[in-house]
Amino acid sequence: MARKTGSHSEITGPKVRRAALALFAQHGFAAVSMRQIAAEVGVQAGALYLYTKDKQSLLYDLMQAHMDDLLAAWKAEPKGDGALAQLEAFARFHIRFHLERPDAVFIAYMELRNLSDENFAAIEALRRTYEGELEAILHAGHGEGVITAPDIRLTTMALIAMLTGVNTWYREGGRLSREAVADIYWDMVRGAVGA
Amino acid sequence: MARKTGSHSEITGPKVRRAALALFAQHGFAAVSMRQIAAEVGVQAGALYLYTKDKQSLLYDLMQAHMDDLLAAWKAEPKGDGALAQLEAFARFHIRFHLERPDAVFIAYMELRNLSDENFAAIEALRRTYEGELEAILHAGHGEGVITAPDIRLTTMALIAMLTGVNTWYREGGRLSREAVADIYWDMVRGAVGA
DNA sequence: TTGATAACTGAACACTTGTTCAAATCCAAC
DNA sequence: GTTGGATTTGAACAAGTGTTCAGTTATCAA
Repeated sequence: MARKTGSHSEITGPKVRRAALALFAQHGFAAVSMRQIAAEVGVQAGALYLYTKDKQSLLYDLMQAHMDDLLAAWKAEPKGDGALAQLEAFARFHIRFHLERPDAVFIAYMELRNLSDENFAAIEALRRTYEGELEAILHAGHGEGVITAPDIRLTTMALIAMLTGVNTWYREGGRLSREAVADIYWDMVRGAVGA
Repeated sequence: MARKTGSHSEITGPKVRRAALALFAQHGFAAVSMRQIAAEVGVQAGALYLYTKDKQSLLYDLMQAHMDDLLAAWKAEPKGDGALAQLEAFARFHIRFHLERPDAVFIAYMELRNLSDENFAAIEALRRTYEGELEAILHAGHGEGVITAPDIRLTTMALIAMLTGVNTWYREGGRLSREAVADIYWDMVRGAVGA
């Protein structure tokens, strides 16, 4: 036999994805060339095509991996009993998870329009699944009578926008720790749903 | 004398800005070429340079005009007495204004990274001015004792993210009218600030 | 050391990019 | 009609685009 399959590709492959993630987040998908990514990796542009079918797939794979991570992490999150405890778990989880990977979050929200139609539909489905998790909690809270929000779908969208918004202003080493931010936001979430 | 200055440019100029706004919003600044804009206007690419110094200025002018509009419209908005009334006025104004011009809003939030450093600083200053308006209301509400939010700066960011988020899901002719949406969001805003 | 194959280069392809500018066209005023 | 400036064309420029691929190099099993 020849050398073990992918003895180098196991290094270069992740490097390509990391470089693409950082560059797409900084300059935008359309503004980044394959040659820029290759330069960041330390390789010629042609070599990238050993690791991705084309530029579009590179973007899609990053977004899909991010959404898969998100859904898996939420599934593994301890949630507590009762809708209110679960809402708190969701709020804290959302902030923590998103603050930990700002580049991926940025791309997932900003580059949707650069996806092909099929790829867009796939990512959109994952996003809806995630929104559905929050919606289900709010629905349960309504049933338990601990939430008075009049429109669950709107509340879902409002809360996600509010929580994701943390990423636009939070800077590491700033005035507040992530926990302090999560505390304050949880307070606002609770107030917003009338609990 | 020759013909009146700008007898045609007064038509083509706005056409260029309208076409650029729509195309930038749909595909993103970096993904739209000057030739695409020109085609939309019904003119050759070279003619665009009678109406803009370069592509960057075209983007900047659109964003600046949008922010100027926003600040002027809020200044002209009837606000009522007391912090709570003003907060309600702000929430309703923000939703209404943003829903009326989704393309400009989209560009103003998504294309910041495509601005040159100076242009970015200028737009960022306008944005901060607008945020300052809400922050001042919350500060006043704190003084009046009608608001219990523990951190005014965070509350400002949270509310703006939540309100602007309406643009991501609202579709004309959907389940709810703009007024109904504004009613529900005002409820959530009030709850979030603890009023 | 050899031989096989994974990994990569570097050049080429056809096409698009933002921008400039001499020349053509347009049209209100005389 | 003619005039003269406003307006637009159309071609050109140099540089950059995503992608392909024959050929070169690196790496490891035998």
